[in-house]
Amino acid sequence: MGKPTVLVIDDEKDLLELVRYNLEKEHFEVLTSPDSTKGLEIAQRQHPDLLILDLMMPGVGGLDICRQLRGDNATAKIPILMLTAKAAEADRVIGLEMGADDYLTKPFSPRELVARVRAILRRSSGEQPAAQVVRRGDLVIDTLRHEVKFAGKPIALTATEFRILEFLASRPGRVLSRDQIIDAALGQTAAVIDRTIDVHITSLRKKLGTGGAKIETVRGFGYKFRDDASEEAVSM
Amino acid sequence: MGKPTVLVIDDEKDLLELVRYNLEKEHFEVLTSPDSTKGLEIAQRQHPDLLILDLMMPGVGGLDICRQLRGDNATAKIPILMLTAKAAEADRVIGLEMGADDYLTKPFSPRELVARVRAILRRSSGEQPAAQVVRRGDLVIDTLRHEVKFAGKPIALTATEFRILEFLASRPGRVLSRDQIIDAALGQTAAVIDRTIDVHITSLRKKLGTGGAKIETVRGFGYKFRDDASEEAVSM
DNA sequence: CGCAATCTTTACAAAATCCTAACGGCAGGG
DNA sequence: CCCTGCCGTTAGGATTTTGTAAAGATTGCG
Repeated sequence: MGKPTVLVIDDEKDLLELVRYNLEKEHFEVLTSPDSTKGLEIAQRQHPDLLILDLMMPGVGGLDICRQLRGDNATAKIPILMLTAKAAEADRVIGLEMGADDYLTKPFSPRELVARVRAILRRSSGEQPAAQVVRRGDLVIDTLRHEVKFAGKPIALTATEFRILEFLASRPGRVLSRDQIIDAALGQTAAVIDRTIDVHITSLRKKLGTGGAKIETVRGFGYKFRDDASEEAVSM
Repeated sequence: MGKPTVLVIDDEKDLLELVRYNLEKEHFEVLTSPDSTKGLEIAQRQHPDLLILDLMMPGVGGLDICRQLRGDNATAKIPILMLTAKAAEADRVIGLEMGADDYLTKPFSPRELVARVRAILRRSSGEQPAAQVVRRGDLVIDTLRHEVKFAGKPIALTATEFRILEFLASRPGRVLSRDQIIDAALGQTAAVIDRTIDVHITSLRKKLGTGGAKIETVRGFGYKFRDDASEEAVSM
């Protein structure tokens, strides 16, 4: 991942240069356009990581661009920092409701500009916190979100069911005794009959439907998650 | 809070008086110095709310003062309005780059001067127009302004409610335990029963009305902010 | 000092989940 | 093929967890 690209659209060339100077100094890749129509095209073609937009421009204004980009799935997620000369509350609100992610009223100090740009990029990029995901074929277990999907369909599991499935699925092919499962999924202090696990396994299989077959019984030992030859573990 | 103090440093005494006259008329407390070295000392000693600086002065120039003040933590945050006779772009850029918050080219109208001074003070005095905004569908959370809107309608939240909502909403889809919420919203030193969070969640849901449904409870784990978008189908 | 707002705790009811027990089926060894 | 022990499943009561109201504690402010 290289430098984040920022596209600035403003009809004031002075301001364009000011912004460019300050952002480049902070190692951002900067594109500029004094023309809103052309700027919009650039945004659609280049997919910058962030767009800095003047609210008030002759012809196509910032709000129009905002709307355009938000309407297109391909560009809907590009964060927008709106610049505005008017401090009037109405304008801010409109800008926000139109989909801007932040705003800055002119005049602003370069320090503030850079700080905002950083903040927005941090939010929009690092926001997906490297999900803890275990994938076994059609089965996806997301620990952080606490979601399980089988064949794309979300499966509602209870806390205990979830923990047991997670424990089994992250050790495919390995036989795990009921006691091991109890320790891992319920905590070592838990005092429960080992047959309790059977009950949870049953309801897991039922909820997983076809996918339930992935949980195999190893008579006399415990259970194991089927290791279909080569399913690669994707976990981070 | 009394009148804001403005320190003006410029070697042209006429200009000094002009500025003083106009600012005092608008109820600012005005200090002046025709000597940049002495001016710097005054700035360091008195901590004015705003500094108006001439870029070009014999001896120690505006940029030098700028640098000095910015280098010292005690004075680094004093906003600076730079005056310059040169309209040349380079100077403006440099002036801003050195940390000035705004600039004005001579000659300027008194009205403009006062307007700029007001603007800068408004910004730096905590009533910042700029904001950190988290948007999740109809819900808009403005961190700096401490405002929440749902479907355009402002929602009055208490401090704790606000922090909890902000914490959840900025990590959509992710399950957060009550302990995590306590750490983030109340501080790691806070010693409260985790059920306290439930109470705040309840009142948050109530205040958010329809939007309250965005806060989901994940039984056995905690809460999460619903992440409508982004679910990738995984199958192959 | 008293008020008002907020935060925390407590208490209780409702809901969801968990556990045990029990019954019946089935695998595998002889 | 029969027997025995293990497993799957179901069901109901026990337990845990959550929602919510209300009271006590704390804080901020005039």
